[in-house]
Amino acid sequence: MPELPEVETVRRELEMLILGKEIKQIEPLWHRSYEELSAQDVRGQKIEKIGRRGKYLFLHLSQSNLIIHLRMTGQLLYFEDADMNELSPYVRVIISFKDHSVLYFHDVRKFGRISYVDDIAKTLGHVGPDALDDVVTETYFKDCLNSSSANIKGFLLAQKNVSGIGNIYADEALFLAGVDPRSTAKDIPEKKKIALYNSVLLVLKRSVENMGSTISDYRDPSGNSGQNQNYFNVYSRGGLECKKCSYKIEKIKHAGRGTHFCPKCQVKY
DNA sequence: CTAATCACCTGAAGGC
DNA sequence: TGCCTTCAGGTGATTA
Repeated sequence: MPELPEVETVRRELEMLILGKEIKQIEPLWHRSYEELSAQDVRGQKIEKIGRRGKYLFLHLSQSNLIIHLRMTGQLLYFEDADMNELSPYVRVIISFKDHSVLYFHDVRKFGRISYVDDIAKTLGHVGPDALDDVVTETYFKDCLNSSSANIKGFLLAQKNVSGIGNIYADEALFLAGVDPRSTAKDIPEKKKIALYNSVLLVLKRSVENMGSTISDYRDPSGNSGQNQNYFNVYSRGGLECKKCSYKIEKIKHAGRGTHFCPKCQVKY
């Protein structure tokens, strides 16, 4: 479900809701949703900082860390007062705090995961820099494209060069840049590589401003939906008219995912 | 190295 | 109403 803008929205919300709180306990209700890789006792540790890289969320604790990935349907839902009677059957992990407030890890499809670790870098070594991080410059982005013979959609979905882009924003960025998703990364003309770099940043930043996109499951920790779905140009618009040229938006299966694009506005290289 | 397929899970939606 | 298939904001392992 969530890509960079949704995870960033969750991060900001959590900063307001749980920063500084002391953890009372963590209860996994589904064994695969919680992975304990640190020997430190989590009880009594405080949430000192909340970070993010790509679609990974970090709760930096006094001595260790929680790495959270929401995958497709994961939600972190905050409640001021824990009330077990209203516990949804999809709550997989309960993080409760000393002040009786609680954070539920709610995840219908059970793909998401919370990992309790000592060292974040050790677990996330394979994940590239965040798309909105300063290290992802135009030059960095172009260099990555130039050394890749993969198709551009697959390139954007892979998290190793730049992280945080998922299926929605890959399609939206390619549309804005006028690049066909089936193009070979290194073969995209120089000017179009720059256009794509700018488009990626634009769609991500705009969505952060709109508190993310809600298709069906996404909610922030207070239960609010995002608003960015109202600004899609191609995603989920297969068969409808292109907003730029009125040609019919195509939906195909590519790079293993539903892929939306305008055959007229987007050029294949 | 790239690409395709499956695996992990559940629920919603569409076809018949 | 019910059954069956397909699809869904993701990623990792495995196999060509």
